[in-house]
Amino acid sequence: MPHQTISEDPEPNSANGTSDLRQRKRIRTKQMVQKEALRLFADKGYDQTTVDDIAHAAAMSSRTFFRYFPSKEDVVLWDEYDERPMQEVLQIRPGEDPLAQLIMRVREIFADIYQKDPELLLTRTKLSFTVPEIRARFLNAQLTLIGPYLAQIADAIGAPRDDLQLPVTLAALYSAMIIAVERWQRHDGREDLLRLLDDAIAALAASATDLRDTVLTAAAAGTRPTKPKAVAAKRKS
Amino acid sequence: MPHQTISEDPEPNSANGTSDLRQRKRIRTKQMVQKEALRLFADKGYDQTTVDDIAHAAAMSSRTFFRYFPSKEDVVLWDEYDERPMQEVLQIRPGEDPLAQLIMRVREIFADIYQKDPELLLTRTKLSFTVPEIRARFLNAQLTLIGPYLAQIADAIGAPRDDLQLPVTLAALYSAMIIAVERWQRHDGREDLLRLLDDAIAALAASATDLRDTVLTAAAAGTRPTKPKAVAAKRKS
DNA sequence: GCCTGTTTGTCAGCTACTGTCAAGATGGCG
DNA sequence: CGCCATCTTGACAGTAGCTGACAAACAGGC
Repeated sequence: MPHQTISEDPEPNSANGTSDLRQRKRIRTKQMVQKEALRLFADKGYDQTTVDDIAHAAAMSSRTFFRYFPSKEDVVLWDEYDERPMQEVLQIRPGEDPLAQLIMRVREIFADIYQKDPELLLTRTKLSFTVPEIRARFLNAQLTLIGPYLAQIADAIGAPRDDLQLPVTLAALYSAMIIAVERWQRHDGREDLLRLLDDAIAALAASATDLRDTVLTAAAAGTRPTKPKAVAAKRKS
Repeated sequence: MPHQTISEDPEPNSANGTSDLRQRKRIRTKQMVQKEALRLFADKGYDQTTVDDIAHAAAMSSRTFFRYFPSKEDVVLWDEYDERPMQEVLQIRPGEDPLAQLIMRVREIFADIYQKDPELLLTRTKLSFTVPEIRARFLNAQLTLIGPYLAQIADAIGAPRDDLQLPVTLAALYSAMIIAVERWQRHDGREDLLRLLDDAIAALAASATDLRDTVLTAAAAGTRPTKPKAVAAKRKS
């Protein structure tokens, strides 16, 4: 796993020295910096805003800025949820349909962030789809989330290690949600986010038959016209 | 659409002055630079290799390097296919199942690149999944490809403009293929790439029923517990 | 009111990347 | 063969993102 959602503090820092009070203060500072940054981005555009600008607006040195956010991009991507440990966020209960749980959980998270500050979510999301570098990191972060879920769910339902079905399903689910969020953002948040989410997932479920037909068609159309042998993988040193 | 797959030459440059000979020479230079770069990456690692190193190995100034590749990342991502205009690459014929055509086309492209130089594809792919920045750009490029296809297919089958079904299906297809390629790379190319591709798509088609059940479960579990109103979208200026 | 650990600013430095401009290579054409 | 127009290249200077190191300011607990 290359890296988690967003950042990763250098020190484990959990039951560690950092007091709970200091932690919350840190979060409040982050929120304030983010707010200033987003204001500047809206004013002058992302590229035209330098980190120095942001730091200045937030009344700190740029060096300090980087102590809060590992990169300029992260100012947009960051979220309260990135603060909590991953396990807490995506706890899958055994027994019940894990996929359904996942969907519900994602809905809850979106609903929560949305409800705390709709405009904030919209601004961040627009930037996440608009600015190429951020878009790339955003998609990466989303799709990388599949990894951790995967392990949990695989354990829960006892899927084999090398199964393709589960990762493919999760990836499909995630991309459906990404499509929904993209549309929400493109319509300036005028449509209901949760409704779009549900619709996208429903659309995915509905496209099942199409896909089955298509796979058959493709197979009939002469699957495996070329048969390359696997790479020799001649690494020894 | 933020940007195309990889780069974008400043000038239209199609039936333009640049002679066909110069164009091919340019491509050969790119291939040579890429080769040198990949060699260095394998030696010292991506981060430890500076652009100056690459330029030096390729017997050019770093300024010239950037005339060939817009960024260091692009050295890994670049491909002959990025050289041809998009239309040529993904021509969808009307009538036949467009999804099936798409699948076949992607298979062909992979097969082509693979067959020309298996090791090269494997090296590039490994870096594309391993180095965070490249991974992000890679996923972004892949998922962004959906856009152009989408328009074409929508026209071909006469899908409505605001349809969710088609984009969601395409995204699912693409992510299935990404999963397949990821697995191929993780196994050092020891498995057959095209076979993995087919398997992943088959797995996607097979997950249809799961998804349908899950959607029902999720819906029953109390879809829409919160009902946020759409954002006011109060932009006027 | 001191003592310890955290937070901050300054400074110096690296790397990716860009604009500019003049010098050099190239290819077409007479 | 040689010249001109055009494309390509290198040198130079500069910007922005980001990092390490260190010392000063700033907590909070006793």
